[in-house]
Amino acid sequence: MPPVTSSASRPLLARDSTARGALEHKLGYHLPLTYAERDALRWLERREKHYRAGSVVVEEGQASDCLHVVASGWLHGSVRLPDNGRQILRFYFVGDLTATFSIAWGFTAATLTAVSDCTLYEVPREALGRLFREHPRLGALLFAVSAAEQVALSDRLTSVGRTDAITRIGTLLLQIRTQLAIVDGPSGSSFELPLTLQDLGDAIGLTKTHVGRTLRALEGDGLIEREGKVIRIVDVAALTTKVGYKDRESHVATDWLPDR
Amino acid sequence: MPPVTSSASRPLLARDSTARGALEHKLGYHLPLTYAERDALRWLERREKHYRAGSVVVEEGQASDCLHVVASGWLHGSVRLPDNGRQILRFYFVGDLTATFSIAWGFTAATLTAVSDCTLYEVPREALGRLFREHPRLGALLFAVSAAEQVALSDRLTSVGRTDAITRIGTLLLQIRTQLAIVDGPSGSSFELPLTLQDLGDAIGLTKTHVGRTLRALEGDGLIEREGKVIRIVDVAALTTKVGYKDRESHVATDWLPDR
DNA sequence: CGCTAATTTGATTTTCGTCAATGAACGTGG
DNA sequence: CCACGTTCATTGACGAAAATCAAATTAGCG
Repeated sequence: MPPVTSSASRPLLARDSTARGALEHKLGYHLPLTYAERDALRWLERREKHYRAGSVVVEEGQASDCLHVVASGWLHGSVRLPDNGRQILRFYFVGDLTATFSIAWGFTAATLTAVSDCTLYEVPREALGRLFREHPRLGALLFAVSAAEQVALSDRLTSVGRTDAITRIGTLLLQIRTQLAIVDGPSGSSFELPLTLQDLGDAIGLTKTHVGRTLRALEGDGLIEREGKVIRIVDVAALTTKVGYKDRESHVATDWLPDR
Repeated sequence: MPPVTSSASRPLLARDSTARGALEHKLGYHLPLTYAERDALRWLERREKHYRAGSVVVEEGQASDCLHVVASGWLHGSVRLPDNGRQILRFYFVGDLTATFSIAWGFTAATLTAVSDCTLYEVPREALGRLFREHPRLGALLFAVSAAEQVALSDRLTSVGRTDAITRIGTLLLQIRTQLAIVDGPSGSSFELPLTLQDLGDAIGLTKTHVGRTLRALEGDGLIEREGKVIRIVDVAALTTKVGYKDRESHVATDWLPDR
């Protein structure tokens, strides 16, 4: 029983390409992998699970003995505040390992929510431990990738802490576009954005009202167009310049990794 | 030869305890280490360097083939913005490894600045690679610690994105206090804070003017006292409650680590 | 077709930023 | 030891960005 209703209306996101070997693909992008390493990575992807758009995978504070590899679709991690506010911390795309918030302690530090319909592989934490032992080079690579993700988080912090609404929104849109393009191929400059104004605001530290206003301001300037949930960045270069968006190098350095 | 000028006026921070084995101590806190593991960690701490308060260790964008272990003192990592603004991303204390911003690429993604006089060990990146290979368990532990740090960064993002000035300042003060207490022992509730209003503002996304106002508001409420660079949190419990500060568990989970 | 959730809109308030001036603390060099 | 310059903290008046509040409209979904 497929989770996503079949046939007819093909969604904009190629989310049904349940890519076995998502981790392998992602890590292989940084480094040529040996057969043994590829096998080890595929070995992690055995417990497949499906989630519908909007559904919660794990809840903040919940005990959790496993993490997830994204096989298709995308998700976000968030935390709740005492005043019932919410901060969306980051988004996860195909090949990402949702280790950060569930590996440090016996419980999850953030809620993981499916943005689109998606497929995940459940990985027991012990399996990750074994990977570090059997394939130290992959362990080190995971460490490097994690460091890169931490830089991405820092970029978000910088955006939220030090820039105005237009810059924050513009930056976020460009980031999401970049990520989706990696998965779905360069889809022109329009993509489906199944996020509410509230979601966007929770990601960049604004109220939904103000996000709406800001989006319309961007529309007014002819920088973006919207139609339903589909968003089009009319002039990517112009928006990039306007908000000072810097795309980080996608490859991580691997020269320091140990021999396999 | 102590790096900090000798004699007389003993600084408030016990920064001259150049603790060889800082990494060993920090990781040993989470997990009983074998002799071999201890040796390997000490092996990393051979190139000792000293920096005066305020000096820059590495500059954002600079090519860098090494990272640092903090042996004594504290530092912060920051990035500059196009408009000449600055975001302080995180602080580093004794035992911390400044890997995040210099391991992912061939250059440093953030500027590392000494807040107090401090002693660092320079670690070549290759040495870290070797550590992952020779001691996979330590590699995995580093991964876990890095994940915990990422959660800390997320907490900061949440603070900046979703709370007001008083909460942000209060939270930051409590965090710094917690960290310093780990190093210097429970110093009552007062500590030296060698940060300018500008620094504080750059850390939590406020202007120095508003930081000043907010600090005085906290003083007015009798929650803190200030005298020069020394700050005292009069009623830790009250402040903790007021800003909803949640101290994260200091131990990371180690049950998933591979055998040594 | 009707219900709910999400978006749009406008009026108003608040928080925080900006600008500018003053003064204290500190270090340096004459 | 004092004059000087620099940096940082303080203060107040003002302005702007974003939050809040409250409808009204639209879109999505069963």
